[in-house]
Amino acid sequence: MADVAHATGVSSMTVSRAFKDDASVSKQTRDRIREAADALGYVIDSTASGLSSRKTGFVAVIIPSVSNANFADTLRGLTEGLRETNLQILLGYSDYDVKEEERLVELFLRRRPEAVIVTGGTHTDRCRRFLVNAGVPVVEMWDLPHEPIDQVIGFSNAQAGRLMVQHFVERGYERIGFIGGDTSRDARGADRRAGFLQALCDSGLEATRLVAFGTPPITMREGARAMKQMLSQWPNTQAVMCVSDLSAFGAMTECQRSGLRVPEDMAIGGFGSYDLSEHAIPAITTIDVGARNIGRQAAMRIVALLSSTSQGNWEPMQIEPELIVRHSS
Amino acid sequence: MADVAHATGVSSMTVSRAFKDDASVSKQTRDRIREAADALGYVIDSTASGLSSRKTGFVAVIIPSVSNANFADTLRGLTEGLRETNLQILLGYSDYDVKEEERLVELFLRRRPEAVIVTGGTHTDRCRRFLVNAGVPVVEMWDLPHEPIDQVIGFSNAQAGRLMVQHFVERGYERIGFIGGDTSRDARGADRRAGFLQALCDSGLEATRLVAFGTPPITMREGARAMKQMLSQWPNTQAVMCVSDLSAFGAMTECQRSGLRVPEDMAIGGFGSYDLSEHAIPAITTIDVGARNIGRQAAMRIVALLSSTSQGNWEPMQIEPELIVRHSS
DNA sequence: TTGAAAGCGTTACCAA
DNA sequence: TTGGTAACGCTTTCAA
Repeated sequence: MADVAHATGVSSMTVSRAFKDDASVSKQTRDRIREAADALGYVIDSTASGLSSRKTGFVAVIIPSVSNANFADTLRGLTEGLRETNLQILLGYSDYDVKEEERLVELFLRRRPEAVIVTGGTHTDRCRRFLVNAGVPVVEMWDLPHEPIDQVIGFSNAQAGRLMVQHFVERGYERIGFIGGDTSRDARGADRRAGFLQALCDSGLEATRLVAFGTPPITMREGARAMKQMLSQWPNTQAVMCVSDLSAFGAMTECQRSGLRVPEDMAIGGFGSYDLSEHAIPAITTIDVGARNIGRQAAMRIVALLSSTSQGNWEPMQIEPELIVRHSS
Repeated sequence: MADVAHATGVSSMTVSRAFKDDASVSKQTRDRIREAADALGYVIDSTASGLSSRKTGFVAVIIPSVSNANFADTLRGLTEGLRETNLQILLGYSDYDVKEEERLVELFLRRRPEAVIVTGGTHTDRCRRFLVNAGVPVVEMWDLPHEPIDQVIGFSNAQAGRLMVQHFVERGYERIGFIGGDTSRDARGADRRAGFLQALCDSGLEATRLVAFGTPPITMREGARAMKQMLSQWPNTQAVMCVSDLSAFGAMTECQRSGLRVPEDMAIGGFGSYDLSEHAIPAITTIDVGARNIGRQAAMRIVALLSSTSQGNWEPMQIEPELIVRHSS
């Protein structure tokens, strides 16, 4: 920076200002400075400016997985929402593991982010302590935690399970099953299952047809194998909700390989509103939670919190899951 | 840090060392320091340490999209490869836009990353200048650029196109088409198409059945619409290569809706070895480039370059695309 | 609109 | 194994 200042015949202070959009520098000097910088190949050092100004421009974001279209959409919404600000995303994925989440939170906090966004409301104790003491806004998304740390942009996963049961019941199905992964790791999947079970009970239906197969997030293959198990254990099942559209697609292909017609012999519902479920034949009934919108809302709230002087108490934003009925059910 | 030093009765220098793994501090003092830090809620500030040590621990990574399973896999490979190092990924996605890539590179360079990884060999002039002058290792992956900036971990997209043609020809197909997006933005897709065309010419076959539909990356829907167009324009087409598995799946569903049997009436090939193409019915013939491995290799090379004293000239690493034959062709 | 001086929180370097 | 001192490259603050 001193070099650029020298080359332009101004002080380094002026150079610094020339790189801040709002600062008061005459347009003429600013242009001269920028030119000189380009010629010298000078790029401003955010490490130093961050240290000095105590604003790193980072927003730490932790999602369970990037290989999941839903979280990828949320990330897209976040990126869009932060686009016009000078905030940059520091992304990590936890592989659906709270211990890994803790590791990432600790790592990211060292970078002094101006906000932290995590997925879900389930954390290790140590992680929660980190987040509480972070001293910056924290957003928990994709869930409605009982004891929120700070901000919440989410929906009820149990409600998603209930919605699908309600739909099946309206269609007249009575022997209804659920396919998901081993329940320990994926708290949101477990919530969907819990809502599913409760809704069955509320409807006075038998709630025993549960297949848990594979480590969350379960794949198409695991969905297929789970359906195989469902069919052998409870052959007269009429409808199955799957914890995600991917497993629903796998389950459907298994039915088709077994010569079952969907939905005549077996109705199928998924979750997540993937492109796939729209284009599969038959198209798969699913639940849309507006993943991209969740990201956008989280970004908007962060921006609002960081700019407003009044750090007023914001209410949790509750998003309504929406059932999308398609031919598979 | 001064607080922690005070609380422990040592100098801040010792506290600093207690947080570096290799440093020489007696185990006893280190434990005391860590304890005190935990109690005080102290988290080390990488911004300051980065400034002082000139090591930020960042690796800037730019991929076209996170919503693409292939790049998500590469990212996974990168993460795995950097896991045991103290390097952190600074991720950006360019939306298949070189101008956006330029913006990201400039932004990221301010963070003083220790290495930069970009996707493909096509950049704006200004972006290329940034990368050349970055003063850190640069990896171009997913392609074999004619004039590499520095390191290369990639494969020939043209070769991927040729492989599929070769396979179709062996199967006895003669009227072969290609479905992709508008060619301007996706250089790698365009390369695959170029290889496809060249292979057709080499085999003495007509190379006119080309449908370009939608902005890359094209979706299932666009694949379906492109197939519709293909069928109306060249109804006697026997086989179609699609620029990706997603579009291949869309194209296949279009055939099925039109009452065509796959592969008897229309053979289909994709690219990318998505889970989907394995589980679709029929399963889709595709090309695997080992996306995750590309990431892992890129990570390994970065680590090697950053640790070795001999910054010797490394050869481009050329990966061989592999044809995976399935029932759709 | 510009400049000078004093940090920001850490580590490199040298000394004990 | 530990401590003191001087940066690291910027921005804040105050003054002109």
